Amino acid sequence: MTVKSKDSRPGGRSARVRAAVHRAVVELVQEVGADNVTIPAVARRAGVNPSSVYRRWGTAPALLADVADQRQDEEAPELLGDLREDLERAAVWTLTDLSRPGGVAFFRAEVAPDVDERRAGLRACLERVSARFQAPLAAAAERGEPVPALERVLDRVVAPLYFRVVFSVPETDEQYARDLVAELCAPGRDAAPGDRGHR
Amino acid sequence: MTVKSKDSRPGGRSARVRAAVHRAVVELVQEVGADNVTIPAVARRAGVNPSSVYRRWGTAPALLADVADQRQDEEAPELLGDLREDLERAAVWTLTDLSRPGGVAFFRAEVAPDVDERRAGLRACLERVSARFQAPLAAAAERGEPVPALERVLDRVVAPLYFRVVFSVPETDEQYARDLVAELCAPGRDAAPGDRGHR
DNA sequence: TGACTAACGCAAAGATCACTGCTTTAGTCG
DNA sequence: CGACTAAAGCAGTGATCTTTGCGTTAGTCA
Repeated sequence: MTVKSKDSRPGGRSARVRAAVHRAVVELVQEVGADNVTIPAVARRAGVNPSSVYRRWGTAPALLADVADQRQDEEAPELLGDLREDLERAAVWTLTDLSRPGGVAFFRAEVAPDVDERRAGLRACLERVSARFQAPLAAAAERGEPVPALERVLDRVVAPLYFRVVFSVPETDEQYARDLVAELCAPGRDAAPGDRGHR
Repeated sequence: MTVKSKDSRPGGRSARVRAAVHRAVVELVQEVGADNVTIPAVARRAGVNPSSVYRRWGTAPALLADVADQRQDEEAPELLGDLREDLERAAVWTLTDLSRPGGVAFFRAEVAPDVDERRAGLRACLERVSARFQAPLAAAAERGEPVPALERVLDRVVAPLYFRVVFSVPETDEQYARDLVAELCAPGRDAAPGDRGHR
């Protein structure tokens, strides 16, 4: 059986509706913010009946989470074999992913759902991000190189990125993401992140 | 004119209503989550008419933000004169503040409001947190000691704390908060945060 | 003490959302 | 091609939420 996961009838209307709804969600999240995205609004924009959306996704948070899920499974990284370079790529990827319109909003949406699903959403979100960095780490470890613990990467690279994006700290760009990795890999040798003329 | 900021009639009913509403908000945020806090529910619990709440705060996010504001202005730190110790206290304070029931929820609430107020709420939130660390830094600088940049403290201490609390990473406790500061002040000398038998 | 008024309570009306039986559409498969 | 059925559309219902006009309460100040 060719597993396409969901949609027992992937070949037509069902898929079209899903696509239209997803597009509508992305647009609305950008326009009015994740908190103000309601199912009727999404349905209107998607040219779909609200009841269809209710039946498929149930609640707005669930819909948001679904879109967020699908959104991050699109791209696939490639390993170069150099730990620092690969980590930098993962960092830049994370930053890009977080910076695009609605990026933080989706992050927030996934963190939001009610207590029972919440832990699950959090785990999934954290593990997706972790996976990006764990791949390079595992590869380097296999090559016999000394590697920092994943927790350390999260603290020193991922956490600052999230924090700065959420708070809209200026000068949080790709160069900064690379600097974070650089300082993690070669502490004290390079300039500290942000030491490039921040007036 | 004795400026008491808000409330042109601070001496009675108005203040009581505000207190009752604030208490109700805190309780509800803990019980049902910040997203499910509605104005009618708050009003019911506070024994107040919904219209009063609507007239004073307008929307639920605005109410949440107001409560979050008032919540953090309660305590006042004290400086000991030792940079590292003072930073550790600030870190522990931040963690405690974030960990108490509804702490993250309030953080999220303040980040949420619609685009126009959002930047303001973010700035305020960031500046409040920054202030906790800037005081020790300024004091140490005045004493002629070398001090790290505030941005660096945010990246290395505050960001990981926020990140780990939001994602419910285990073993994120006071000891861990101190370790973050320790590693910032004396890089490489002490054990890296988390290196205390994390199996 | 008594007039003044900001803020609250009350109630009604309108809007939106969430849900559900039933009908219709459109892929799927023999 | 024709029967089958998963999914979408439609329409009606109940439950909140939100807003607004108006009367009432309770601090404030001369």
